Amino acid sequence: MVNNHILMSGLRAAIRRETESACGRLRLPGHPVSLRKIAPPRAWGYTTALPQELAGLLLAEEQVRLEDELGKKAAKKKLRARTSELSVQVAKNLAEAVSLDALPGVALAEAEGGYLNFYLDTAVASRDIISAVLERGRDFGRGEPQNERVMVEFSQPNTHKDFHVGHLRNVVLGNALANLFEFGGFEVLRTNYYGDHGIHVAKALWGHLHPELLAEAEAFLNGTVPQSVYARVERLLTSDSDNSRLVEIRAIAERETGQILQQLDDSSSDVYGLWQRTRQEDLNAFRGIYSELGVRFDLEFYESEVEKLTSAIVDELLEAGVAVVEAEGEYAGTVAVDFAAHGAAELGSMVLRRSDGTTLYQTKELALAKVKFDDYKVDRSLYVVGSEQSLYFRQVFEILKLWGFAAAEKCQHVSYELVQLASGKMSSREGTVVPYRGFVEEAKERALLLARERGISSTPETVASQVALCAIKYAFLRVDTNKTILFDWEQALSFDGNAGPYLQYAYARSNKLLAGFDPDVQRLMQLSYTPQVAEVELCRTLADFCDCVSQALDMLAPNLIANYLYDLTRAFTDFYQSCPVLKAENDVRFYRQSLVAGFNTALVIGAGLLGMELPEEM
RNA sequence: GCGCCCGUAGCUCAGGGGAUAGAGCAUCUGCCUUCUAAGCAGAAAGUCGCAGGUUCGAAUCCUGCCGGGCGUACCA
Repeated sequence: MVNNHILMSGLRAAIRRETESACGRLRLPGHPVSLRKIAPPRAWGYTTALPQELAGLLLAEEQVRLEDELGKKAAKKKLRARTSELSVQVAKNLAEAVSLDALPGVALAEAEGGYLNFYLDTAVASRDIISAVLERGRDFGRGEPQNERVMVEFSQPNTHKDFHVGHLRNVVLGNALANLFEFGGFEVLRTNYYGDHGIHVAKALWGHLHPELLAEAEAFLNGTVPQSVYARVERLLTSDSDNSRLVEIRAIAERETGQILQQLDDSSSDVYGLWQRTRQEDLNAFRGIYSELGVRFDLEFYESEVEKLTSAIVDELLEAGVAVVEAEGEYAGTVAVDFAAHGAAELGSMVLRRSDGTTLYQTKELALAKVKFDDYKVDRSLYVVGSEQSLYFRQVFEILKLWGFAAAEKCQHVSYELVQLASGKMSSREGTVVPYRGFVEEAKERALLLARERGISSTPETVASQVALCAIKYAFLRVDTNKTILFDWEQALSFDGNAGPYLQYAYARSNKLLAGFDPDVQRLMQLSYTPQVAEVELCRTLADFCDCVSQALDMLAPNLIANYLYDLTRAFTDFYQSCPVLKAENDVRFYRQSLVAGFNTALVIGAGLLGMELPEEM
């Protein structure tokens, strides 16, 4: 059976070989043949700019001579036209010298400008790619088993704080990466790490314990009242009002949050029950969100548990000479790592134990990393966390290295930029957030309205929910992770054009065309049908699927998949518009249904990688 | 100050050394007796932040500058 992938990569090598030997016959200087796909709208095939590279090479001596004579700029200007002429001539000669006998599947070698182009026989190539997809089905593009265990830690929400759209970018991204690794053949451990312990918890609990004091203090504060209890307490604590009653309440809050923090570790204390209850409420809410988003975790860690491991870790690092007790200066009394002493001065220093003996977030991070390496034997460990933490992770990984973990080299901070509001940074501290719940509900409502308008027969609620979530996920995933997302309600909730529902809609349409269709690769391969432009374009895009997936994995860039799927779907829509399927007959109908089936499969796989659901009809 | 990231159409973004820089939104013109109009066809819209450099070839790589975001805690 013909396997497209092998055919394509084998073909590339053959083209290179043939081009090289043609160069030899023409006595052109030896030069590696760089081969790329021909830029999309032109044609299906491969191209090399070798003639231009050779022209540059052939004129190099002349260039040196002219530069001496006229100076660099003038020489360049003078040579430009000649280089281009020469490259056209070289391309022409090469196109004539190349033999197609050794290149099955190539219909034509042609010089165009300074390029040498190899055009595929579209009848052959399109059959190959379609049959490759149909044969492998949902496994099309799947990688061979890698025998490597990858841990992907993502989400890491704090209990007692808002879960907002900024966290959503993280979940959606982390999930897509985990999917990509799995599809790439890796064993994946999806890991979550809940921030259920610490000063932010104490602050929220204080608010729960003293709603009347909080409300009283708020009467003296300007501005809107944040939604979460945590943010309300934070606002009180950071207020700079000098109203005497407010100052009094603020002092109480400060004193008592410290006490509450201490009591969290004591299961007999008054606040312990409250902590347990509120913590559980939030954890339940998080699980509701994950389930709604179709995200699952293999491992879940809690700060409150990791916390218990920290003091031993600090002692161990002291003993190993990685950390030291600071004797003087502003860090006197702390246990810290001074990176300058380890040849990494640019990392500054990191405190691991406060002078009052309590530990910090980073200490827990180190303890957790040890657990990950020791208990789960991971070969690679990814931390999906916002870019604001990049210095922090460099420090943490450096400490792991100094500590002697060889696997520290395999730790990687997968950073992404924040989701910002037009008004500035989203901060649960300041209460300036777009909460997850309200956002998603709004999206669902809008989608439901549309679904009802369109008269979706069976289950408008289900479809609306799928549409809303797909739109949201796509909006986050299609943007490069290095780019800040400026959150805009209207844009995030758009169901038109380059958006998630575009893919869903095309999928639903393609399903209609496949009713009763039975794939038959044998028959397809025996077909002699010359595909039309739109069909070629769809096949060509389909043929890029595997490259796209492996590149996305390589670069940890799910946005490549999102953008590819949009291109693929556009090609399908174009095909849908110009090539009737069910109205065609016999072989043409069969060929087109095969192509639609190929598209349908690739779209399902790609959308699955992004964690997006596609409704059967809409 | 130093470090990381970003700057492409009015707006939001593709484009990771190659041919005439592409989409969506918004604006304008058309297309529902024809496999679903959450769609399609078309128009208009660009000094790819600026200046140098490398290269046969630069939006893409390098350097400097300008503008913006983030970080530089005994916070998480």
